[in-house]
Amino acid sequence: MDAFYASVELLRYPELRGQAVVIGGGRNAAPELLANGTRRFARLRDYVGRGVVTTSTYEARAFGVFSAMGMMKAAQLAPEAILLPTDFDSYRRYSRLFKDAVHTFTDQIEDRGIDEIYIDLTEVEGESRELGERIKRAVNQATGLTCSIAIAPNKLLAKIGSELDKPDGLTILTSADLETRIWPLAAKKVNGIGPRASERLASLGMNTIGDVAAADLGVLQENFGQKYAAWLARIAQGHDERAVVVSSEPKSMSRETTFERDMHVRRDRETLTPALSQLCERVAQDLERKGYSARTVGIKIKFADFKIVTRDLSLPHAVSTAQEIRRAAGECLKRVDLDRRIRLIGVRASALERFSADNPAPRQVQGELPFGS
DNA sequence: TCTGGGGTCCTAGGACCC
DNA sequence: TCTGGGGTCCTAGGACCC
Repeated sequence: MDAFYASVELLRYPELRGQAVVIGGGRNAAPELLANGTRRFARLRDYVGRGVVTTSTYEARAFGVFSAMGMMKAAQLAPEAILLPTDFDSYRRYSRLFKDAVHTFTDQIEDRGIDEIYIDLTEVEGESRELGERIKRAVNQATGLTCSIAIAPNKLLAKIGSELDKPDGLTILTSADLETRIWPLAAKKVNGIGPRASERLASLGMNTIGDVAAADLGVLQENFGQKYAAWLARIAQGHDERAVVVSSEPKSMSRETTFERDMHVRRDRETLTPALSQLCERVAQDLERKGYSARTVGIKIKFADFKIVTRDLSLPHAVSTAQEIRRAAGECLKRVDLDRRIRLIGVRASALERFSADNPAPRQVQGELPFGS
């Protein structure tokens, strides 16, 4: 989906169409309804806090404002941009609508988050371009939003291709397009080559995907390890055999919060303790709602210097209540040196087990049975 | 007063078991 | 009397993605 959160907001506030709009404020960024029926929107320059930009309209991107940028920095680049708070309930609703629209073509769909999917069109009738146009039309009719689609021989090329014609794009790629359309692209355009790997590649003089394709395997192995090197070599040739994964079980559920100012362990106990308990409650609610319990509970602490530590505790039996999670989180916390100021705390449940009436968690055996009977 | 929140996967060492 | 070869689970950290 193109600039998904921002595009959903433009459906609600069409008067903002064509303007630089940034999504990412808290509640205080909500527009104010005036007596004459018009709205007064917050401006980016009025923002104060530690948030980041989640999405920006293409007009805002022209100012250099992109996702994950600190809002204070974004405000310097585009002080007059309109600021709106994130409204995940709305985005989830539109996400459901666009996914349902695609489901009318096939159920071979892999979820890649709120605004992105892979579709296996192998068994779907139709010529590629015409099929792509039909899917785009169905999504637009269901949501009023545009999306960008690439149809390609595998997920790697489809993902890269979907970026080539944004917004409202439709790209058809075949393996014959590798040299002309893929190799000239920056290596970091590949899903799986992030900031660290692309920096390392650049230090070896490899800036494009074509550079990686031409690289000596030995050089890659020395710098990235066997497995990642082998993967780099394959993807640079456009090879990718990953299947479209239609369903999967969650591996973990977590909640975390960044404080408005860095916290001191002793001085801010009145803030930290309830914050931790609240995170445990939210994790417990998430587990409950989705029907899971967890055998492992973990905490995460980000210090003022952005260093992160995690501590895990695996329990003899799965837990699901806020109290049980809180107790385990407390045990984890004892194993952390809290000598620095704290920016963020988080709580995570993992080693999940299904826990529902249809599929109850296995009953715990209390101690050994005599003679193994 | 740069730098959110919710995830997955990988690596690597150590404990422990057969 | 100085050291095997499997395997699984646990923990911690880090890269990466949306």
